[in-house]
Amino acid sequence: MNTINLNVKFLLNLARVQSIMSKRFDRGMGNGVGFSEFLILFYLNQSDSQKMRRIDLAEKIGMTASGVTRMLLPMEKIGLIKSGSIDEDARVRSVLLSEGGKQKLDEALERFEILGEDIFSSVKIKEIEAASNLLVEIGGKILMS
Amino acid sequence: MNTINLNVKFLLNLARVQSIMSKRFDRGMGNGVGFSEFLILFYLNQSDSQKMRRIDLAEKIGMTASGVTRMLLPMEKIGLIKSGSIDEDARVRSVLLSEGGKQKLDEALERFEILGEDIFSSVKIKEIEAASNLLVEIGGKILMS
DNA sequence: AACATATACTTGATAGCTCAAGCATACATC
DNA sequence: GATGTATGCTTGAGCTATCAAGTATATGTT
Repeated sequence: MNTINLNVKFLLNLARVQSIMSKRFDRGMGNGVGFSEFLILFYLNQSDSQKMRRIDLAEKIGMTASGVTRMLLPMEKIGLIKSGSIDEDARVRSVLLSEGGKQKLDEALERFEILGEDIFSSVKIKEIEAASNLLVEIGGKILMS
Repeated sequence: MNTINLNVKFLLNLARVQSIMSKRFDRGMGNGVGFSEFLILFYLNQSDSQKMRRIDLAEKIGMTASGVTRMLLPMEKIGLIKSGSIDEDARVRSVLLSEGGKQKLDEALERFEILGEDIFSSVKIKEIEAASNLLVEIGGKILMS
């Protein structure tokens, strides 16, 4: 990489690792959920009422509202989520994590954790923590702009 | 994120930041090259003869051979790269960085560096370096499997 | 109250990739 | 040297997400 700017180098590494990671995720998860579906289930579960507006979900997982609409259709069909409405605003169609979705998420999380241990087996916890914090810092910065 | 496994957390942050980054890249680069095109030009330039086999290029940028084939077609049309063959093996169609491509890369790199400075302005160099090294380490580990 | 503007979502068209299959060449083995 | 298998690349079909435009509701302005 000789004279390449450090920042650029970091961003290139980021892209590379992420590309490798998501492929490995899809392979490792087998016939279960895809990465985007996993993200939806995950963030839904994180929210206190397990219920979110489509647009907030989109922002969380880094996708357009349109993308979320298309993802949710089949997910609702197979009973992973349910759609509803909220009282305060008739424009929003809320997304609710259903029982099936919760189960699927638990399965996926379990396999995901094994995958993680596998990948990080020889990396020090402190290092991962530091890198993770850096990512959050960068992510926040970018989001604000 | 309460009780979520640290590794999982890292991988989620990775995905999020990468998604934000590539969008920001495409926005910031304006009507210039897209991210994948940039990667092609960049890695071509990095190779000593500025010439690579399509398949090595594919592996570098984390894409299938098929994807590379489709990307290169328009890039050759507008004079960013040239296709050739190598003496040792008649199956390969080599990719050569052309003058136009080199110019485009220089422009993109310049803008990319500014983007990088903007994003990392308040992050310590040591931290970036550490995170970057961690990414390389993970990337290598994954590639071997 | 009327109107302009913003927000939440959906939908048609399309971009950018993958996967599976195919073709051509290379390499290994018998 | 014929035959089987691996490699490099391309191509058709299909998937996933985007963008631009459209609909419905909300909010702010006069």
